[in-house]
Amino acid sequence: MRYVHVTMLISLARRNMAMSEPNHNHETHLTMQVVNHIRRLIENGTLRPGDKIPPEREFAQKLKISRASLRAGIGHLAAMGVLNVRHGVGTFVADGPPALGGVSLDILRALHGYTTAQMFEARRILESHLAALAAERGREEHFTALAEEVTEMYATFHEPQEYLIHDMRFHRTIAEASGNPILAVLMETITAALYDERRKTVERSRDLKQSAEVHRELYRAIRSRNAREAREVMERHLHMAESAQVNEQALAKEEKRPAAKKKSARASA
Amino acid sequence: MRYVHVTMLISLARRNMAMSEPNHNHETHLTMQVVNHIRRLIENGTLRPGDKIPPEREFAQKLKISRASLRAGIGHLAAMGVLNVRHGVGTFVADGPPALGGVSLDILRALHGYTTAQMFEARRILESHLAALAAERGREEHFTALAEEVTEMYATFHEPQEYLIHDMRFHRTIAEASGNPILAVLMETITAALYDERRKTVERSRDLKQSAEVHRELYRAIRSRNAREAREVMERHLHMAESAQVNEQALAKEEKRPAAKKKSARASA
DNA sequence: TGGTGGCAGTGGTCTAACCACTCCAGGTTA
DNA sequence: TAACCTGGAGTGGTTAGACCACTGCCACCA
Repeated sequence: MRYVHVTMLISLARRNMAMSEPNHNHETHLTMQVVNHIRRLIENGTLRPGDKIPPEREFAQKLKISRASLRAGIGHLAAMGVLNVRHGVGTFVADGPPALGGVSLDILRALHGYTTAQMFEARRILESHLAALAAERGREEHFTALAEEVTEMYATFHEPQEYLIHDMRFHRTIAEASGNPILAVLMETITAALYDERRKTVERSRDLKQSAEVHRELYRAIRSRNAREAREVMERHLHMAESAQVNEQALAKEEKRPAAKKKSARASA
Repeated sequence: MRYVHVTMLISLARRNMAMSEPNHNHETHLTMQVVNHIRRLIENGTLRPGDKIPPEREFAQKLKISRASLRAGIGHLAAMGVLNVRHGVGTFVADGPPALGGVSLDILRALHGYTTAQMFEARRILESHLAALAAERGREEHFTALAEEVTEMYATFHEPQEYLIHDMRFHRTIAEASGNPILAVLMETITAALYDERRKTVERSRDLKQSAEVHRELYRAIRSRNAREAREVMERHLHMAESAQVNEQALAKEEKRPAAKKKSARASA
């Protein structure tokens, strides 16, 4: 782990100046300046993944700002997944697997009314390409990992929660095998929300064995480097998955509301 | 604008308890609790896009936490684009056009070494589908907007910066016409980084008229609802765009380093 | 009528102190 | 010797209260 002495500091604009003209939009807020400052340090290589940034008190003093403002900036970057704050240890530049969203489509759906159908459509487009790319570019290690997950799926199709984990890993491995981490991240962003939803209803599923079969078929297409077939199977699989999830949700809804008319009372403080 | 009285507060866990067991990972930090609290309010409809959340002092008091902690949580949500903070006015639930990333691939590239080729590949996959969907689902108003942008492109192909704006708008309109806002957001995330890069080099481009031609072709394919052709033309267009950008960057690099060996000195404070 | 100055409301920043978590060195105990 | 405490140093998390800076609007004045 490199501990970086962030010496050459880009001077932050001063505040508290009595005769300053009105504050404008963009790069005024101190916290944004902190964000940009650290971003620059990362972009130009001064800070690299895994590096530890200086302790807050020290860093704040060097930047000639209060610790609170520094923390606001760090908070921003942490929210975006760029920094990784560990209480009692330090703050580090993210280095693990990337994560684009942070927003989790859950919220976006609440804000903009995204439908499950749209999410599945997006997923279908991304994953079918991912499967094709994986067939073209996948390496032996990927195939091995895929085979293992399929095996696990057969072994756990009577145990939905467990099954779901291997399902997820299978798809993630395909994404990795595609050789395009950007597409992989985009997929992850979408499926995270989808899986999260599915976890609540998967118990009711009765087609997990059939699902395992499809995954096996998918594996064989990829392994034999048949990109066209991989794409098609994936597309078919996801169409099935969509119907399955819709069914499960319908079941869940019925269960919760056993012929009653009221929509379930809302608790208040 | 609804001003919401956030009455029923989900009780936030207490801290500062002398006999508390060690702090664990997830939902401990006060700031995360604030994030989750507000997120819940949005997800269950208590807070809706455009709503104003209570003033910080008041809200903090209601939640029984310090203003600083509340601000940390708000900062997180603001970083993710969920909240919109306006100095001197208030804090609002985002309602404008969504924005997934926030991270801007720029950083991700610095952190994980994404290449421009990968970004173009991702873009190609997304946009070709977007074009096909637009051909299938686009409405008259979209076609009109597309036609206007093409016209503007012809009118400004001698003025690169201006041209680029219409180029961007053209593609954005296609995304809108596709009827899938999720795919649109994903595309926006990628192209934002790409355009940002291109803005620096587009001055050197000498093929803008040809580019306008392709866009016109694309428009005609979409307008005539020929999904297959739309996809193909888009794919071809983006392949061309990629080579063009690579060329421009090569030119730019040569220009900056006129046969000298040094890599340009770096200024220090 | 048309400014325009100022006030009220709200977010932004600062300070200084203290709390809570991690890690590890160094002593204690079995 | 080996396993176990213990406490301190380092670092992020939280609090409190004060003050600064921006926005919008209303009352006053020309």
